[in-house]
Amino acid sequence: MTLRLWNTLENKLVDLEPVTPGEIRMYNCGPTVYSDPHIGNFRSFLLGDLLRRAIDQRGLKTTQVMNITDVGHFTIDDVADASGEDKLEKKAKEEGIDPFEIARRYEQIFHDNAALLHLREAHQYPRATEHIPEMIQMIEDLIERGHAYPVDGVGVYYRVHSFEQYGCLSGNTLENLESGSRIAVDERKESAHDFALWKIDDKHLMQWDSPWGRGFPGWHIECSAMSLKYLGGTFDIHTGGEDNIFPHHECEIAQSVGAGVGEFVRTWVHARHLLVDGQKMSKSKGNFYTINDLIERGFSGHEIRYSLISNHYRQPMNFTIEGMQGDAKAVGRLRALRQRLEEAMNQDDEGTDLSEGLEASRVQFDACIDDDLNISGALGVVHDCARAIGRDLPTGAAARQSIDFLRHCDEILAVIFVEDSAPDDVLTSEQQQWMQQREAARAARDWALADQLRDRLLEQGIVIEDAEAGTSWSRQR
RNA sequence: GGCGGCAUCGCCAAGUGGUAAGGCACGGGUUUGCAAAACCCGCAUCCCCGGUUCGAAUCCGGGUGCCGCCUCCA
Repeated sequence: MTLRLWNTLENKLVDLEPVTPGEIRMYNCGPTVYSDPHIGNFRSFLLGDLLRRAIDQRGLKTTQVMNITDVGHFTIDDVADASGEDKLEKKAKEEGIDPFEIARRYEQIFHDNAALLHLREAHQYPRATEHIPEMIQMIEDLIERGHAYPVDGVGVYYRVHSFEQYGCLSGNTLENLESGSRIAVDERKESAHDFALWKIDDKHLMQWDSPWGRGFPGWHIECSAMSLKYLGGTFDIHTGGEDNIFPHHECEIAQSVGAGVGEFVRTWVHARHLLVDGQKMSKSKGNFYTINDLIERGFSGHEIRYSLISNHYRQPMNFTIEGMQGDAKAVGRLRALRQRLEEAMNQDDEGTDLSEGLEASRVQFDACIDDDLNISGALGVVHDCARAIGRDLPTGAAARQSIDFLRHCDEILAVIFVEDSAPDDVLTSEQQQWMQQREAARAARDWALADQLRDRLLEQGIVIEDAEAGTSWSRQR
């Protein structure tokens, strides 16, 4: 009856036991807002959403925080060999506008996409650029405690050798790192593995004053500073993509614990990467689908959501359009059942009582969710149950009971009862004419003409369906 | 070299000692003017070898193969 999650820190399944009874505080590593978020980003954000929904459903108070990374970031080696360019700035130069403007624009796209995929809104979306003082404060604390040191004209580095637990999350202990090191050492750093907390660079477009000179914060410090501010020193869950385990989250631990916040995060949960057509997808390779790409292909928000959550978050997922089509069909059947039930609900009650079977399914469903968010298993329960319901469609009260069951499942899944705010899609006037002509032909029982018009529409990617309620169309995909 | 993960039907995938969920595709059927949609029926012994056990996809040992991370990356 308790939610169990795979904790990267302990490398095992752990029961979720709130730091503060009855309350869960969760931090989700959010978007870097310098380009369109892609489906891989959203797989990770959806992990946060599934957790949020599961915790909400279990009656715990949730506080969910997702950061907006609106500072671009050099790597320290990029700085060292001068080959790097901040991505946000590169984009700003390319598009000839202010980097803050770009960041706001992509932040809006992120929020729009999140709404499209029916993510519940987090309680806070703190922006890195609006928390520079908090970061500076934490860096000062780290220097004071001997965990960091400034280098004149360069910035501030974290002294990894001062932090014994370094490597506790990723297994990349200093010993392990040094044995396989391939990093060129910057002689201004005490150790090759020291990472930047503050960087000084007068060419950088986004800059702030600091005790060490005008510059910008290192990549990892924002999450330490903002999680402390909004969730407190010790909190329950921190999520992100698997690539964040090292260095990002490892460094966060070093920073937060080093700054004296205490235990920091109890449970670290990481989503595995998503492949597209069997290949690793990355921003630099450009082989990625954004949410908008899939919308343009005719898929709707709930279908994309279904597809992205239907694979376990700790399994690598191979995204393909064929798979997406299959998933769209599967979720479509659930929605069709919902519609049939909503109609049957108002019909006369036949006196059947499905409560026992539905309750058993509900218990199974909940057990799957509790078991490290086993959505695939949970979907199995739903489909199984849906087939049983659809076989002999109940009416009246029994239909309502069935709907209640589906609603319960959909509190987590959010694919059956959600309504997509799809952009208006209209047929051309010619296509509309064909539709009308076909209706007339059908009324006149001129099947040959009707079929001919249907084929013509299909050639243009319009699929026609005749139902009792009337004829509808959709785009082929 | 270091750290970690995975291998179940054509494809996706659940399953953690008791005799293989579910989805897609496919085949057959009900329905339909014909289609579509919906519904019904059918469809696998779990990478290899050895071991533990009354019993293993599930545990142990050894192979083989695949993948991720090791300072851009969800």
